[in-house]
Amino acid sequence: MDRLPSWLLTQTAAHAHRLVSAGFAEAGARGYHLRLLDSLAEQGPASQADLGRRTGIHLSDMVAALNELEADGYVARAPDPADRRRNVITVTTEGRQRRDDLATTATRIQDELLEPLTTDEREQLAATLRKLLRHHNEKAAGDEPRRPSAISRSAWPDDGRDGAR
Amino acid sequence: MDRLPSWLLTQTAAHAHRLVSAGFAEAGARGYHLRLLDSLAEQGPASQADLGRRTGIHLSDMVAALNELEADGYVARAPDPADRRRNVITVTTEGRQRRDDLATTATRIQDELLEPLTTDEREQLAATLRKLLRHHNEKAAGDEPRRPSAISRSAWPDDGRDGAR
DNA sequence: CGTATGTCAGGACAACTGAGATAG
DNA sequence: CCTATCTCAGTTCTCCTGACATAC
Repeated sequence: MDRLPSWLLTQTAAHAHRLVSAGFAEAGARGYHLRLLDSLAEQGPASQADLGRRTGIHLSDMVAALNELEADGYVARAPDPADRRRNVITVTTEGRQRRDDLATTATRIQDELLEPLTTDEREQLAATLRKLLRHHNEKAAGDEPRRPSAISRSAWPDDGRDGAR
Repeated sequence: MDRLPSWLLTQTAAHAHRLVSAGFAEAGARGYHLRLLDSLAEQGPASQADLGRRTGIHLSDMVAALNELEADGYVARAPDPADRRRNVITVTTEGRQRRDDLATTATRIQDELLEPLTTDEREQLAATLRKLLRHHNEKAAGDEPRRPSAISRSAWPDDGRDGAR
């Protein structure tokens, strides 16, 4: 049983999920929230469909997750004048703060998760997982053709807070 | 986001789970089934409570999972004469066959999962995950005291099919 | 027309909680 | 009395399916 990588992976992920979601629960948040806020802060506003493609969150779950974030004032929904089917989702200032808070919580927990590993092992693990993830994501993307359809980058104001890229 | 090991872990595990459970679904099985059959074949009969401790499956889920396995004739439930609260769960001959079949399915899928990795990377990954898993399992075990209470090993017949130990 | 978008209802799975009945 | 075992009902979270109205 513990010779099966898939088993090792899902079990370890279960521990990781337990740790992280316990931390998030204290803050009244769920995993989706950080995923969404992070994508909005890093890659800018998007329609719900595009957000789903960026984060891997299903359109069906998107609605509920955005309802929660909107209710707390972390994101804003605005109809897209250029395409009236779409909602343009924007992260608010409070949303950026929220994202930073949740990111801090998540980062803090990594130490607990990776406690028995050396720095080298941690980096090796992350690199391997990233490789796996990219492979399977690309394979999944090949199945259903992707279409960018991004919202023009210049359309969202640069508030200077947007570091890494 | 992809700097968080917990994120990489849960996402990769999601892919792994998708692949494996797709294969299992074709056989009409779930992850719990292989876990249980494997534990019974490798470590012998057990009460439901002990099985839960061995496999990490909750007692509540245990009932349903064993109902399914029993209905298909893969395990047998018998009252323990020594302790009438307990059911002794035994794997049947068909159950051993089922376990081998499911294990074959699971093993076959590992290649698809680990496709982009070298042999070295695969071993490294498995070793690291095993280390993490042991750490967190032991930590969890420390929280709620463990009591062995095993069923006497000589009580279950050795049919010679039981390889590794 | 066909396709994309957002919304809603609900299922599958694994992990978990709480309550009850029975037996040690 | 207290604890352990088994059973049942129900929740959460993520992932996923199908349907529908609307807009392109």
